[in-house]
Amino acid sequence: MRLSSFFMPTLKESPADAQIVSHKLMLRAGMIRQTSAGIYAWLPLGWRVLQKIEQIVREEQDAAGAQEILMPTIQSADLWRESGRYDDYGKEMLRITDRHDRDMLYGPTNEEMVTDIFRGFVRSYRQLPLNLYHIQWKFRDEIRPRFGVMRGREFLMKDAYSFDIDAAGARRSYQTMFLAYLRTFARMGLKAIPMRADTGPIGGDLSHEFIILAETGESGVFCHRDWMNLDVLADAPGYGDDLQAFFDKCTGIYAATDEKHVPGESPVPEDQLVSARGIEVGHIFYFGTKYSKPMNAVVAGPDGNPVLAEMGSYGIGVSRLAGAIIEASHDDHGIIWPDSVAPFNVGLVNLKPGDSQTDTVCQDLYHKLRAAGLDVLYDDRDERPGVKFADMDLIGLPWQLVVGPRGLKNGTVELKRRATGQKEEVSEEFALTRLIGG
RNA sequence: CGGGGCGUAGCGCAGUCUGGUCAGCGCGCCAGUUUUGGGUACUGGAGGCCCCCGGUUCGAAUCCGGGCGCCCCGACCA
Repeated sequence: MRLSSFFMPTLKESPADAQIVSHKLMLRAGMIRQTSAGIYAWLPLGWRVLQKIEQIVREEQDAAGAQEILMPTIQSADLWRESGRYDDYGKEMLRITDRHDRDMLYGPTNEEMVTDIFRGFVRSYRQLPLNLYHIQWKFRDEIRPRFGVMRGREFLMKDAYSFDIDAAGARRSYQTMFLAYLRTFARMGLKAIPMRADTGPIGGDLSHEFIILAETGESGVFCHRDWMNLDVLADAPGYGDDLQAFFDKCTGIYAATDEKHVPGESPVPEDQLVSARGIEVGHIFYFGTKYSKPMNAVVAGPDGNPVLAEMGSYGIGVSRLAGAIIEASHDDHGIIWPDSVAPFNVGLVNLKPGDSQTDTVCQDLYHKLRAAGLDVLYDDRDERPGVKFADMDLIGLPWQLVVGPRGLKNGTVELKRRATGQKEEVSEEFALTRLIGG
């Protein structure tokens, strides 16, 4: 993509509305545009990131055996009346009526709808276990939206729903998602700590929140200091393996949100307890027959008698992650994207567009990098070098490849790693090998 | 929803108390010159129902009334 024609409205100054760093940087980098309180349009750069995040989530869900579907954003109130949640959910739920005066709502979650789909088609325990997920926009009419996309009213969420024949099966499904979540966040360069959590309006008796530690986190969290340097995935089993031991190990190390943490009563000695703030990026629940019972989602069991489906649901805040990743990875100059979610792999900077030599070299690099499958943002704008460097640092692409007359005189280009700031004067060939090789 | 604040050019702001001389500044944008490896300098230019409606007044960005929007702090949530 040529930057001269790429829609990326960067800002030198932060809009006054933004308070936290990720919100400021997303606005300054031209990733998003607020359209109402807590509602955002995603501009090309932001949309690319969102799709990268989404794809990682998708791949890991698929690998864990879940199947992707797509349910509507607008739901009928009738389904929610069946489960009893229409009255329970309160003002957070955006209620609307259609032209026939039918009660509808913009879905804040999809337990009822997926349960309806399930009961419409699944007849036998032999069709279980089943895990269906979708990645869809949700709306929760937060009292006070804030922190940009981290706490919006409209947000993109991956929500999966598992169906099992019995509690043992449901716990396996839960553990599988538990592992999938750890893998998913790790792939985004995040260390997410699973913490015992409240189940909230979703209900149920087993629940974990996946928390990223960050100063700007919304909730207070507590965990054993062992979590700090622990890589739980180091010896993690595969999705098909028995996960009980792994699950026990992970949940055996203390970690709890302030809702569950009782000061003075935690099993961790004071001097080994870390108190911090965290961002919730995922939340999983096992809630048994909370929905299958009122909605009569039953299948025939081995003995031919009807059995209520044992269910769980599993959410990941996809749009929130875009902000959370920035909170976890930035410096004074801007964003530092982990390679896996970066909107482009490489920023190619032509310091002197119009100069036949730099133009030629840039063209050559651009085509070769793209031919190798890399996403390249080519800054071919007629701008001052300083502007280009500043923009490149701001938008945080993992690699910057800088081509200017000074270097070319010596046959070199500059390769800069955004995360470390390390710069190397290297040959074109070396740069290509380095970038394409990984 | 309680408490606080804000709304003037794309962004950041001054002007509002003390009505007129008030449509301003910086950045950005456009044109030109200049500069050419970390937001270059100069010149010229475009761009504003001063959030909206009503009122007071000879006269309102400014005073009064009523709306709307947005932000912050608190109680709730992916």
